[in-house]
Amino acid sequence: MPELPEVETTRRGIVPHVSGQRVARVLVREPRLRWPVPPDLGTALAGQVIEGVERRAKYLLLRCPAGTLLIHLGMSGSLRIVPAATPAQRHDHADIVFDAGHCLRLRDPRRFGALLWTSGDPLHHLLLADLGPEPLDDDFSGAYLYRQARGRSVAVKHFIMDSHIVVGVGNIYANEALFLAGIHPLRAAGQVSRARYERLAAAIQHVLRAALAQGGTTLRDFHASDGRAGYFQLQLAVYGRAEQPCTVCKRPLIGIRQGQRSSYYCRACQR
DNA sequence: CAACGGACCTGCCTGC
DNA sequence: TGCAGGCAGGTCCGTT
Repeated sequence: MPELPEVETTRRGIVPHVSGQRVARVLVREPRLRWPVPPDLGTALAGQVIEGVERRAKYLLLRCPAGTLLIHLGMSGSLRIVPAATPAQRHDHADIVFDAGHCLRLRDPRRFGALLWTSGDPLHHLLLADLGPEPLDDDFSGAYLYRQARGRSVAVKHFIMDSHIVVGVGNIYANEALFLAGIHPLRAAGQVSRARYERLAAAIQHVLRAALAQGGTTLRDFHASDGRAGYFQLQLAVYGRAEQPCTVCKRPLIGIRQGQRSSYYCRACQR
């Protein structure tokens, strides 16, 4: 599921319903997520007022006076706002219930997501401390990528999906950005020129901004936070289009397995 | 250190 | 219709 644009879309969707709200209680139906939901999460959160919702990489940070609720949606997670009395459906693992009578409900069929509590500065949390820059922030650039890639033999696609290098570039947008930049996904990261990294950084920003502008791309299970299906299919040039003609040169696109993930590219346009 | 494979899960689609 | 197999947008962790 969610790549960065979807997570940011979710953040924007829940903010008006969550910010300034006081937590009445927490209802955990299934604590076995990526990491166990802390047993004392309800104790920590009860009575807290959500002061704001931030995003770092694909983590959502719900700031409270006593600490921060960290939410990750994994591959299949989604959040929605519903009246607290709404019957839970399959895979609705947790509710953050507010005094006002509504709740923030987490659904996550594959349970790769996370619901964690941290006191202190959340940006120093183990999961967040070592993350690379946000791709849409000023400290991300082609020069930065070029510097980080010196001496690296890892494939460039793998490189840009490494959250220590840059966050928020998932499989779909990695494929799309490499196509836009004309770079072959299997090329060694250290064998890409500075000029091509400039193009790649711009391409990453372009695809993420375009997806964000459309409210997040959707393949299967992303829903807008108000519960309406958020089927804003982004125009994908290569992802999932093996055998279909390249949008530029019309030759058939190639689909391969790279690592454990699917890669798509045009052998003529990407070198 | 870097590179790689495995792990965590369920749902959906394909093909027999 | 049933069932096995493969695949799915993430990311951490252990082993070489």
